[in-house]
Amino acid sequence: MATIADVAKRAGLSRATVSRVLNNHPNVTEDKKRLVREAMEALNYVPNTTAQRLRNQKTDTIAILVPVLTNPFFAYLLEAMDMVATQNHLQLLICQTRYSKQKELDFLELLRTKQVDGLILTSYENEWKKIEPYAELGPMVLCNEYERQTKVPVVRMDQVEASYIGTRHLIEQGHERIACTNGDKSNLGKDRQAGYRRALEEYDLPIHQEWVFSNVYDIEDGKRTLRTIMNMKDRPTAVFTGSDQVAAGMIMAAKALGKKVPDDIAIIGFDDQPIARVVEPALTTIRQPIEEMGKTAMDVMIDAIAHKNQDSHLEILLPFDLVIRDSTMSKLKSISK
Amino acid sequence: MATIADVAKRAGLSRATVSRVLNNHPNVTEDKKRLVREAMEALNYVPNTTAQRLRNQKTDTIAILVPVLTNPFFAYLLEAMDMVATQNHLQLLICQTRYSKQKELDFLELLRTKQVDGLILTSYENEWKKIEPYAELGPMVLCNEYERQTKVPVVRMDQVEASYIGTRHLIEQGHERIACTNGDKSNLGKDRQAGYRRALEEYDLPIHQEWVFSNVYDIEDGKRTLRTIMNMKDRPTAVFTGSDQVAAGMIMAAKALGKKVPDDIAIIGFDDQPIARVVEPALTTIRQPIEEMGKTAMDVMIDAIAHKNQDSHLEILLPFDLVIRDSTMSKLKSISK
DNA sequence: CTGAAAGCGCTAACAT
DNA sequence: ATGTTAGCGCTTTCAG
Repeated sequence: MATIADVAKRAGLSRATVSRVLNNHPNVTEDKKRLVREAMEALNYVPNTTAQRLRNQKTDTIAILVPVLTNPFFAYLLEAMDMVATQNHLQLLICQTRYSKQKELDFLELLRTKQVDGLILTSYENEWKKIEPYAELGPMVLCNEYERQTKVPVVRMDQVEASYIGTRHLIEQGHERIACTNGDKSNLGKDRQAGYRRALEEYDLPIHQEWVFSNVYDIEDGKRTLRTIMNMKDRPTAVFTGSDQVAAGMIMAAKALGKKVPDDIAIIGFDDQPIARVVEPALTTIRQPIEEMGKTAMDVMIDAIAHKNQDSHLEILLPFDLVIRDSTMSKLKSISK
Repeated sequence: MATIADVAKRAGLSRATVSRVLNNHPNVTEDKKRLVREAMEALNYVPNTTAQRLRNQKTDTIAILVPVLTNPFFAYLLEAMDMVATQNHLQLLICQTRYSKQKELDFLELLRTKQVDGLILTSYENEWKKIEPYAELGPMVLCNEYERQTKVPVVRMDQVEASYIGTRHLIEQGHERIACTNGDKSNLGKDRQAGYRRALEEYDLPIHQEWVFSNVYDIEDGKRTLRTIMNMKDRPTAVFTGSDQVAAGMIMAAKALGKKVPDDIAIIGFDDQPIARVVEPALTTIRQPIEEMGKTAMDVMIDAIAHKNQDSHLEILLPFDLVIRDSTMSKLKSISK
């Protein structure tokens, strides 16, 4: 491969001058510029990115940590971030932690080894106090998942409020016995439960501890949990799930048991993923502002890289929507409206 | 940040020695090793990856070009590649072309600018003759999408055979009037049509040109196409689609029209994506060996990087499965079996 | 406006 | 076994 020295020699100029035209420095005569351009053309020259990075002490690359790519929520979030990144000539290094604490820590090291200029966390496995120190090594932004007591900027949706609204919707449909499924014990999970509880308390409805299911993540978990619910003697008539996947699994399992949704059991999802429109009945769900969240997080990151001095705790809360479809509204009721 | 020089100074040794322990060279006494380790610890030292890359002339990074992350097919393919890459201490640079010729060419430049050690294409937009020259700049592997006349190694599924088997399955269910939907005009698309035609020809069934639909990609396209089909006076009784998304859209549209699948119209998908099990009736489909394809492609790449001299055209054909579910088998028929 | 030279952080001959 | 030194390819003072 041709290097800058080759170009310089062929153009009969110094490497410095070649570098100047490469970086559009003002002080180069048109004549020399042309000479350099011709030489570059002739040699098929392209600057070596690694060398530029070493010299410039920056990589124009942002690491994004996600648990898995195959979860559509994260795929769409990445897509949004990618739009903004591309526009700003930034590369994304997409890092899958696969829910592993160790892999997460390994990826955080990217900041220390100077492989990336910044890092966005969309979810995390380790305790926050293990993660926070890495923020000293370079700009870090939290997107989606969050932490309250921190100086790291946060872009997220109000999960408590969203879950409150979702649960209230079930109550407004006349349900008084409402179950709840949850993924992990992250702040997101806790918030969703908090919103669920707030709604029940507000309407003086009982919270049955055995109606709160944890570690419920995917379609299979949803199927299993629905069967458990259906086997209870004292059983709920509605479920607030923390995930469209889980809700979809529940609908499938309910059908297999010959139960009607929403008449035998109403189900509400979370995220508004494509699957929500595909299942039958279509899912009522909380639409997360994924695109806006991803774009905003990247904007904040770009800002952080520019004025590296940002210090005070920035928190951006994005609005959500309750999308009402058929899994909570019986056909009869909708018609009677 | 501490550099290797800082460590050397603190340990009272030379940078060379520090570098040696860093790279586990044999010729270092335990004593000095310990000294170096202590110094590294004390200074919180981590080698600068960019500097190593410049010096070693390799990046341990592979670029993977995909159209979009939000298509589950590519998300799962990436997941599989990531497994193998991680095990081999390779990073993946995931590049979304968004179906843009220009972005694709920009990403191919990664090979020239030495930002990656190799590049895997899972799909491509430009004419092959525009892409092939980049293979001179570094190892390149084709995975999924392919090209016949090339020295670039290929890992793929036999699309002609898969489509033939899928279409034959419809014929075996008694269908004689079979439509076909297709995405683009890539080799994949052409192959799928070829398989469809082969099956019809073999059974002496007519191919109606108006039953072959092109540019049909997603759920919405599927819905639209199904409505078109249902409006035909002379209409097919089965559809071979090139995509589970399209097939799912068709099922949804059929239901909305009050039509029964498979009795009014049988539908077969392609890929066996999660959506295939979620729609009702569940989709009969062609299961692509995504995981194996991704892993194998990465293996081939790792091989290509190791023995850089590989020359002859390698083509690996992976087996597929016909997964029979309910969208092609009427309940009556299955029972009568 | 242009060039010489130092150096980003690391590794690998080569020498001792 | 360890150190010295010369780069990898690029950018940027500093001189001229």
